[in-house]
Amino acid sequence: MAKQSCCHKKKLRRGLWSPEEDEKLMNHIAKYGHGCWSSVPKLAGLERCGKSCRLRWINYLRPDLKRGTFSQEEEDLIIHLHSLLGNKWSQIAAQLPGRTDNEVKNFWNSYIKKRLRERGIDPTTHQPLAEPAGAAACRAVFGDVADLIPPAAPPLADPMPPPLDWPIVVGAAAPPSRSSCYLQGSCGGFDMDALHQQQHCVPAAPVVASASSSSTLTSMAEAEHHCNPAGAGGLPWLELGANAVADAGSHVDSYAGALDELRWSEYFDGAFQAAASQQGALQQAGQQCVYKDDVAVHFDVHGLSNWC
DNA sequence: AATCTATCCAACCGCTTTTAA
DNA sequence: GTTAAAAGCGGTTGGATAGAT
Repeated sequence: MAKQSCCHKKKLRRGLWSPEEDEKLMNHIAKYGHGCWSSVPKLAGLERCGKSCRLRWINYLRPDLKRGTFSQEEEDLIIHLHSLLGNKWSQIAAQLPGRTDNEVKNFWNSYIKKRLRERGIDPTTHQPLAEPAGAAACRAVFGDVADLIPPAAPPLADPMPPPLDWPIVVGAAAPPSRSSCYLQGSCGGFDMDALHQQQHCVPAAPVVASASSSSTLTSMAEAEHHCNPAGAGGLPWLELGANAVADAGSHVDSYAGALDELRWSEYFDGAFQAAASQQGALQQAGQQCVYKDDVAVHFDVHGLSNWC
């Protein structure tokens, strides 16, 4: 017999959220923050499991969500990032302010996949579905960027580069030391040198991650931190994810700690705006950057317009 | 008008990772 | 070092809706 979910065990409500439930959750988080998600339903007076509350908040109620249709630029960015990262939806969504991993995943599965297939591109491998017609289709679709696909592409039996389970970092400059085979040329069947050239790889200002998927307070710390150039001076880049703050430095640790003391209402009033304005400025500059291991992959968002 | 089909997307499920005790 | 709980993540499901027949 299949294992039952926590909601089943506790006979909690499931399915779509009512407006009343949304309001309860919103009010609770606005007043107290979410703290421990497992205690949220009880404190907020909801007959839901904590997991369900967390998901509802992240995917629907969060005030910094953009919603609405994806722009062409966002679509191009998703395709590009997917070619680099695979189905790492949370990492892809982190580069798209106001978008959630669920939203990006749904958009990919319902729209982009189909569109790529129509144009002769395998959405999994980002390679032409067949040669030579596929290559022609690819060129027609991608324009000059199609040159990135090596002429002697590996057979479809093993068409993908090595698994991409590397941590994504946003920031300005690649830290030294370790490097990735995949990002250093053609060993993975993908010419990253060409990609770097295509993407006008230049040092970029630090990029503030969206609040999606990662700890909102961590994002707050990052947002606030980036808004303070003096404080950011010693930190040319910051890592996303659970260990981000610790890795970035002790002063960020203390900053995040202090932010824990903030009331949620202050967060609403200030941090989202700060993050949004910072992200907006960087987007205006058109610069984005992801990391595999310690290697930066910079790319010009505007330059992706020919990607698909 | 009724029914069928396709599409979209919110929510769930279950696994993995992280954190705390 | 071990264990349990919490959080995070990606895959999948199912209900709502629109369009076609």
